[in-house]
Amino acid sequence: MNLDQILENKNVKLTPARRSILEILLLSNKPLCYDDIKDKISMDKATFYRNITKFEEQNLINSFESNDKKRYFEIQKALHAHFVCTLCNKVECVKDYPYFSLDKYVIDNIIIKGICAKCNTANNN
Amino acid sequence: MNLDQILENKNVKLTPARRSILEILLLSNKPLCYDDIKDKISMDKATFYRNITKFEEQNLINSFESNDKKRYFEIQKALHAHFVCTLCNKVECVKDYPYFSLDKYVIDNIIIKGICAKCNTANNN
DNA sequence: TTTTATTCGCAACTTAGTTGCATTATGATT
DNA sequence: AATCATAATGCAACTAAGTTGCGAATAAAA
Repeated sequence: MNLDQILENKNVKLTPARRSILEILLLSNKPLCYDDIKDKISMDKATFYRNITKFEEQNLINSFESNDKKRYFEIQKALHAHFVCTLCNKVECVKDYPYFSLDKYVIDNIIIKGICAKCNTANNN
Repeated sequence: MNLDQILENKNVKLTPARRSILEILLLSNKPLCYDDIKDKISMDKATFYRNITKFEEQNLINSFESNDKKRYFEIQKALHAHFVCTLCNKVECVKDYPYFSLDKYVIDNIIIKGICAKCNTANNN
């Protein structure tokens, strides 16, 4: 998946700022927040969030609030679940979540909260 | 389920402030945020959140950040999923989610984001 | 009753995210 | 290519949920 494919039929001009946000999200294997990428871009946070809003309007990305009160963003791919650790706040993708639907509802994202494998085994020493 | 049962073996003194928070959560059929209950209690928000922290330490309640940047609280019952609507921000419990586990992970809460039945049918007029 | 610990309320603070506004870049029109 | 309109950007000020410091009040222990 590349940027041209992603932006096909979307009403978003690909400015340099937008390109850099999308490229970083595209290369990541997990959702990222502003803090995660602010050092990799030279962009005011107002610009960042305004572009994020634009992306969400066009369904290019989706997002969720994590445990650390930050919003995490990800390129909109096939629906999959995310795990958020309540101890270390790490966010990761869960590949093998069973298919699930709710009649009349639209499901955009699934967030599972708990204790990740690393923290869990560390605690059981 | 009543308060005495809930507080059994928990290291929390049941002050009047704590009783009123827990009673409101107990009567609710969905998670509530501070805004939802602040009018029903006469309590400073610092006291509210400090007691909430205490409850969470004792695993009396669990919580999650919703779409509207507010934390929602609920008495800790059997694990079940929650639906959060990205349009109207309504939070509700999902009764019939499939059982799911992740090896070495502890799952405390599941949050499903999307468009609720009401908003979805309203949009399709 | 005095001492000690816990809880509470107020006010000040923190911080992720938002908004107003002036500036710059884009791009269409003549 | 000069002019005008529109969209994007950066800065600074703002917003609001939640947190923290601290003194007052309440409760429990000595």
